[in-house]
Amino acid sequence: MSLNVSKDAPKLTVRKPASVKDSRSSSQTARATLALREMLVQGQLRPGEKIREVPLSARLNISRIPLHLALERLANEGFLEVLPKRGFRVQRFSVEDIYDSIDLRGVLEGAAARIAAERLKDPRALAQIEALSQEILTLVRRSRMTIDVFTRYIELNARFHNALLDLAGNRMLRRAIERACCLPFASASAFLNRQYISTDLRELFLISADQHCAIVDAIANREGMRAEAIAREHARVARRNLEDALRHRERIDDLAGAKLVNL
Amino acid sequence: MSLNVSKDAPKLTVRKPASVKDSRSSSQTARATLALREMLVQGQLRPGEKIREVPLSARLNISRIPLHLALERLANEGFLEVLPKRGFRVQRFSVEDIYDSIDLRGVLEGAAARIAAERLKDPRALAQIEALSQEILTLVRRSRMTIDVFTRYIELNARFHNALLDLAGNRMLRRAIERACCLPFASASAFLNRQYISTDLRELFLISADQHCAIVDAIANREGMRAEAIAREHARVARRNLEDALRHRERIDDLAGAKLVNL
DNA sequence: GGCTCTAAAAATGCATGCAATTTAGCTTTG
DNA sequence: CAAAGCTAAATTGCATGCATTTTTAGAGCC
Repeated sequence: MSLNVSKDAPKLTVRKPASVKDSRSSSQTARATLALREMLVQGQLRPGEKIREVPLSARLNISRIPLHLALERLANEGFLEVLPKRGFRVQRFSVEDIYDSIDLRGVLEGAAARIAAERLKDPRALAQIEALSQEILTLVRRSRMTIDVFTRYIELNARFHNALLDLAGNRMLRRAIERACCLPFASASAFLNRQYISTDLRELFLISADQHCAIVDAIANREGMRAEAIAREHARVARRNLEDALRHRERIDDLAGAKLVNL
Repeated sequence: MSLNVSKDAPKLTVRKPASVKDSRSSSQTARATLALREMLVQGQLRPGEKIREVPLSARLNISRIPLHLALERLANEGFLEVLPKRGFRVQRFSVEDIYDSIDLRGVLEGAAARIAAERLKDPRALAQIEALSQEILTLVRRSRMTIDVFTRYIELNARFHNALLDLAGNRMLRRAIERACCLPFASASAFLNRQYISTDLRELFLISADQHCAIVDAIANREGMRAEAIAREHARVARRNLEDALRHRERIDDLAGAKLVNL
């Protein structure tokens, strides 16, 4: 990541600052949002820290308007706290908050699974999610656990959860899950550390894949309560990952969002 | 709060437009947000309509920056859709979306009740919510249902739900519920029409109040599953209200958020 | 008539600079 | 020495205006 070295640039009405044209496409706001999210996750903006817009806009080489819009978005995602007439502050999170996030995701995905089961009309609608769960199962059954397998798992897992939401066909629920998963430690693949791929991890993936299949089976049989219960339990895999991560404090900084948490 | 009467004020360029000084307090952005929310609920901005910032800012007598910030907020609340480089559009909702919102609130409040039951340490923590549920019960048992009783019920009901969230002690869940209830038809008192206070309504309030008591009882006995089940059912009271409202199409426009929905 | 292309019009993105508010550093006062 | 003022610096709020992008309208073409 290259810091954009400011070439001072004393412009009167010159429109495009030099540093802008090199970052291709999108908008200043979008770029600022990405950059800030990165800074937050990497701990360059620390919990409880007050955001000062002028220095920050200078650092990011953008003006205060798109910066402010980006901050507003990050506040909505939960990264920042809004102080009514005083700007923004980096949100503080506790380990409890992480457990609560995992719980919340479990509740919501449980609801998605139940609703999917209740609303299933045509079993053919299950084709996609069935294919996904089978693909995941095949993947994790391979004896060797490599970084590619790991990456592929994350990808397929995300698609599985998305397919589940499609089946539930509930916009409001989708919105709620998206919001809940904004924070990096709330997402399904949080606390999976690609730096430490172990046989334990393979075990966890197998269990997870089996739960996927069970959820699909429950939906296929219209067993709403069962689908809900399994999906809730499935979210708790993240809890195990977290506990595992907390036992290895020396590795913890590699994990998603660890810098956001006061340990 | 006194208007800023300039005691020396060496203003070169006249800053404040005449129309601004009369709306007292807060910020332009906050005022714009309130005004727009009102316009949306009243149907002055219709579902699917594209927001044009320049005319709208002229209409609200504010500049485009605070207007844009307000629009961003309303998009986050779910009222507007963001079109990446094309501004905002008023969100369309279907009756299905309303049912789904009610369901979602049920799921989340169910989770809150369960967690409250699971986490209860000291029964004395129940004092507040017990007092509230009793007060509600006393209120709705009165034979006459007046507009004041109605208003008071709404108020106490909101406090009951807030107390429940306090008991759950889960920031993430609170956040999720607040988000889910941003939309007017998702809140607990949606589809209660103060213009048509009937004996049916009193019945509904009695049932509702009984459910409150049952939730508190379940929490007191650490019956997490029971608390969850009742709280979910409790949310479905709103569903009945909605069905009732849909049977009286002529009254529907008086209801919260009806103008947001394509019927 | 429908389609593509082009130019004008409209709309959003955002850089800049000023005003009002908040904060911080002193000074004064009890 | 702490609390209360007071002033200056820092900081956010936002009004303005220009550049870029998107939309629209019309002309030409198939």
